[in-house]
Amino acid sequence: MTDTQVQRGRATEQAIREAALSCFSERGYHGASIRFIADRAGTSLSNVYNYVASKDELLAQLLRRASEAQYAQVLEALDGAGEDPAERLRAAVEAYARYVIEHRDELVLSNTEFRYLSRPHRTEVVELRDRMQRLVDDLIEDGVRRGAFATPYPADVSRSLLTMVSNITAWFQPEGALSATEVARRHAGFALALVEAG
Amino acid sequence: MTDTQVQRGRATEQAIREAALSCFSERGYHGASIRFIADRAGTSLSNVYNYVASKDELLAQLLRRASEAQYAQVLEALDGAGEDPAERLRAAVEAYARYVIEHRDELVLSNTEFRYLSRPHRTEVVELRDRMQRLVDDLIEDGVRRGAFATPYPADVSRSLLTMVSNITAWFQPEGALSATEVARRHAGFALALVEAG
Amino acid sequence: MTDTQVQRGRATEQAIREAALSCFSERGYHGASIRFIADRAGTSLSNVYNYVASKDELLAQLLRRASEAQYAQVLEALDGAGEDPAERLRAAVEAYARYVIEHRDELVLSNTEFRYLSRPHRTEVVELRDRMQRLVDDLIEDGVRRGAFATPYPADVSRSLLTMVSNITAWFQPEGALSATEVARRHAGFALALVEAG
Amino acid sequence: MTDTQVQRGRATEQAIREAALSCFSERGYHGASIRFIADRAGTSLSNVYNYVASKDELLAQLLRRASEAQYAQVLEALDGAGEDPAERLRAAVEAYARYVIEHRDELVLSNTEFRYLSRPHRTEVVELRDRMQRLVDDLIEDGVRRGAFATPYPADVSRSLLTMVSNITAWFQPEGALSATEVARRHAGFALALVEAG
DNA sequence: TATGAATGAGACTTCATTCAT
DNA sequence: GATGAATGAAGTCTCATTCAT
Repeated sequence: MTDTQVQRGRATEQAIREAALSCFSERGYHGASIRFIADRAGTSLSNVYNYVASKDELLAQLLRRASEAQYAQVLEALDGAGEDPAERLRAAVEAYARYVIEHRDELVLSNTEFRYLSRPHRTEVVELRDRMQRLVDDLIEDGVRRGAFATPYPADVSRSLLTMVSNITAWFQPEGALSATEVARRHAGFALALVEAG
Repeated sequence: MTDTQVQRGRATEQAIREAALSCFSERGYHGASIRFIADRAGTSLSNVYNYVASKDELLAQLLRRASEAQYAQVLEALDGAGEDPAERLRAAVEAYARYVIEHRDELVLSNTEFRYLSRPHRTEVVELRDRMQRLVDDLIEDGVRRGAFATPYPADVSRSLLTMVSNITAWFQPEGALSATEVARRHAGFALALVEAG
Repeated sequence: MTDTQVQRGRATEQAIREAALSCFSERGYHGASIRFIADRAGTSLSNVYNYVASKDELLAQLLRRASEAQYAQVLEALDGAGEDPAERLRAAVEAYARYVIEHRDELVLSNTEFRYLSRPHRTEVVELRDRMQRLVDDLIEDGVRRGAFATPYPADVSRSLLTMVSNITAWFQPEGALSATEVARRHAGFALALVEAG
Repeated sequence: MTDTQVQRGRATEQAIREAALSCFSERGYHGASIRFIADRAGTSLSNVYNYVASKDELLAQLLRRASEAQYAQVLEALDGAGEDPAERLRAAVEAYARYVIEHRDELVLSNTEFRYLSRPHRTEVVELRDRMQRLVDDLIEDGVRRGAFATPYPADVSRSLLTMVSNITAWFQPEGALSATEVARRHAGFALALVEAG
């Protein structure tokens, strides 16, 4: 009995999180009411508060998870990427681009709703983002140090690169002419062009 | 009726528009109440409605104007830019980057609040944006045709380029280490790298 | 010059009154804003207040005038109606019915918006109405006294009669099958039936 | 969820409906604010919206219910009224008159606030009213066919009759000289006079 | 775990009215 | 006589959140 209840609870929690993600993505943080989220999650308005402390906290959780997952994805890709700076950058960009495409709602959140976080949560999420930015910074600086990349502005390139890839969400159409793989590949190419790879 | 009156009205209208721009930019469309805007404009809540039909209409006007001004700026830059494709692209990107930096609030709106437009206004603004995108598309295709640019993906580069520059708003600090001019210059460089100039 | 102005003023006043009448009739007292009335009158919102002290006062004026005109119409009809009670009643009912039909908006106001008058104006208009009611009361009582009408309930008949005729507005269609004259005639017949004339 | 809760909800709903009925009747649809209704119902403004979709919908519900109840009342009276046309008409009129007197607020609404219904609700309520009008039409036409009533204008009489009885609300005083029963009886008499019964 | 009832704050918008010109 | 600018009050409705069960 307790077991069943626990299971059910887990399912509800999951449903709420997914509903929140898609609702926030579709209508924005302020535009999506808790009632709307509850409806989409298939539960009652008040039950949401058994799983979530507040709307603000809900957004924070989603953003935290998203940031961590993005980071993990890129890290994993780098794991099997060898030593060559160009190969490593390519691997990182492709992995990130694929993640962006496959987790559209998450990235819409990261890109646009992040600003509605209350102060304490905001600094926390900023740190997570910075970690990702530093990862790419390091990749590029490393390539420059080794003479593989010629760009005189590694930091600017790094920032522009992440921006560019994050914003694939803004135009990518799953049913469009370009496949996710192809889009990822092309952006890796753009990355190498930007760093002025050998 | 009188001149003074009309003048006062114009001033109020201007104040409201400016207040709305900054409020929407700071707190988002849904996060900025009309009362808040009125306060910042130094007028009463109800007086706002003597100048604006609705909140939605207000956002639409701001976005329309912004899109048009951006386009005009780039067009003007191209006017004195000569024939060389690389020069033309550089001129366009620098002009746009400068505009982005100098009209931060406008671009935050264009980048993030655009989605809250009601259907009819949205299509209208989309058209204006497309015009800008096509302008850059043409610039790049022209360079490719003339053999000045080598990129195999002119359309993708064009899109990524605009995204990248628009998003300067997301990180640029007026008091930071980089001047607007320098940022614009570097982005022009990125553009040329992306199109694989020379 | 002054003359022209005065004339113009008169025209504006008339336009406002007519607009108010039709607006109140269409949308009700609370449903018709002064701005709406001004628009229909072809003048500015604030100019209305050069002719009207307040919305309440405006309604009061319209109702006062309407009550007086109705009374006058019936009185005039009785003037040339001879001595016979049945003839007199017929004349009164026909005259009133015709007035009702020809001044639809006025009667909608009298029937339904009268209740929104503020206290002092209300009692005033009530007195005017009572005068009309008493006129019909007298007509019927006179007929009873002279043995022309047999109804045992002259007061109730009188009240029901006026109600019935006033409410022609609720269903009469100018383009309908029945002409105003015919409707008036039939209602006169109903009146004679109700008083159980000879 | 619990029984007590549900019961409480039902009570609140009932209180809101009753409050709305009396408020609309007293001050008119536009004159009665939802806050006023909530106060009278002894609940909060916002809680009203847990039971009512909108003010318009609230009015529609009240009018729908009222129309149905009126019809049912008359139908029931006819049920035990025998075959004689005059008896049937008398029964119908008395039943309706009593209903009108006993449900003053409902009839004020039906008579005067009906016009503020939004289009879709209006047609619905119009249909319900028409049903009642046809019932009386049939009663009178039947009497005419059987030679019990002599009126040459059955349709007009029918309409005038309903108008007359509905408008008892406009003057009847519960504490006045006439009892409800007496008023009903007299109106039945007027009905027979109008149809020129035997 | 889950829900229906409830609420105070606040959103957008409209209104009657006044005032300076 | 006429008008545009301005405002405070109020209206309908939504929201995040709490509580009792």
